[in-house]
Amino acid sequence: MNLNPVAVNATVINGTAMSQMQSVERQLREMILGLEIGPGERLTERWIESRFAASRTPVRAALLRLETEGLICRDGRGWTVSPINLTELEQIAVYREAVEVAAIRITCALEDKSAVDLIEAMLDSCDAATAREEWHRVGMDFHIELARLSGNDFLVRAVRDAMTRLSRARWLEVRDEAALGRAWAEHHAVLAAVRAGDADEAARLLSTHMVGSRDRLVTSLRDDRRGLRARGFAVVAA
Amino acid sequence: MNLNPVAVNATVINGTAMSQMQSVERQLREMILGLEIGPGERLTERWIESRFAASRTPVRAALLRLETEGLICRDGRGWTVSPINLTELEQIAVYREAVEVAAIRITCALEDKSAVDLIEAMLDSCDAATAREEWHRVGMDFHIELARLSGNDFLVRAVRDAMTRLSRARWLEVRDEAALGRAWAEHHAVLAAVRAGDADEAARLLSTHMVGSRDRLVTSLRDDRRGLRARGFAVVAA
DNA sequence: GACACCAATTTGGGATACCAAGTTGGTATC
DNA sequence: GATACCAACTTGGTATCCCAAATTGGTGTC
Repeated sequence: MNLNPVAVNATVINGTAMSQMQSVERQLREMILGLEIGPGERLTERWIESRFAASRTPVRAALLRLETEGLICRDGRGWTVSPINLTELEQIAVYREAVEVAAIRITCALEDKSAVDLIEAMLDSCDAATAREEWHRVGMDFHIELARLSGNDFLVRAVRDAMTRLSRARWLEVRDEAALGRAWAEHHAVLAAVRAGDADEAARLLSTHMVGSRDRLVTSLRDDRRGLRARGFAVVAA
Repeated sequence: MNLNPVAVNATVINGTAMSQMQSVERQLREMILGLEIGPGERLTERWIESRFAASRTPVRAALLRLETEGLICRDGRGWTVSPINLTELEQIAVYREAVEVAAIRITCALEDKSAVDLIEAMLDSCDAATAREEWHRVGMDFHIELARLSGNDFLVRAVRDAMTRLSRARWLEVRDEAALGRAWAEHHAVLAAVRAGDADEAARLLSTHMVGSRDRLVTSLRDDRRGLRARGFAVVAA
């Protein structure tokens, strides 16, 4: 017996109706990325079902998608929120660098550089008063949008996927004001090189930025591993 | 009422029991990659259900997975086997090149080059008497296994994903004996450079090989587009 | 106290029933 | 014959039920 009319079941965001599956997927993803469910925590389909007032069919569809995003993984017969894996983070950073550098080289060769302005505006929308959460989001979007300028959907997808997988770790990273400022400056420098069409320089700047970013990330997490574990987060180094 | 015992439901391959979902996914993937179901064909969950004697739960799980692999895509409310998209193929080729070149540079920097022998042996297992299907498989595996030497799982996954998406197109490509021989020789040359630890040369050879390969692929499909359409295959250039 | 053993519960995999929206084919009307 | 209209069917989305396997918790034995 289904007593729920569509108007009740469907979640509406920005005027667009979402299916139950999309709704569950979205909410669950936000909970995982927002660390409301910690890395390493067990998930049961039944819990999700009751938590989001959906039946198991959309729940399972959402789980399958989140698994391909790497946010959850199978744990024997059940599901687990993916632990923070330092080795994996390093590998993703290498992958990301290859893809982003390829993208920026393509972009530098393009005639129309006007889209760079939009990214620059995005960067400039952050200032000292901006919430850390917003800095975090802009820091991710910068790389995704930069890749998008290449016009290659697969490069964009790869960058987005990598950033999603790195997202929780970047959020956990202990970053001071200086680090945020440095990243901001490096992003601007990269854009300047792109605007000038200097592919080698843009690639070099971007690469340097990413290597530094990766090293600080991994070091920060490695140093704070005990603290993270104390918060109930699974952090593995294997 | 479920009358089917596990022994009937479970498909066993190589002594390993597969779930219904895995079985449906695998069979459906093979049918799509083997062009038994042509690009652009509509799929209904009910047809798959009866075709593989499974219920809709595993069918839907399989469809969700194949969607993330890019082999099928949503078509309004239904499912369609992904058409051959020439623009997409070109983008994948660019993506692939970035990833494979990054992987081979890492591999060249490694001390232990013994794994190269295994790939060389794989290449050498093909000769004039080898079936075209086998050439096809080895041609894919060469690139995947070469990436695996880097030790970076994300680079491997990216290459495997790209090769899967290119697979049908490569199978449709009109390739003569000369083309197969050239590819074989180029593969060997790449391995030689890797063994010598010459990253720049290996990257150059691999890159050249892939660019040529991509150009021939796209040209072949573009030229034969009419013939492919006549066989009922959707080929789009958008 | 350690351990083997069994029943109750939990859980994911699968099967099926139901619904709403879309499609289709036929029919009545003009 | 063209068209408006409606009923039957199709189809994906969702809810619910069943099952087997794993987990859990308690109990009796040594």
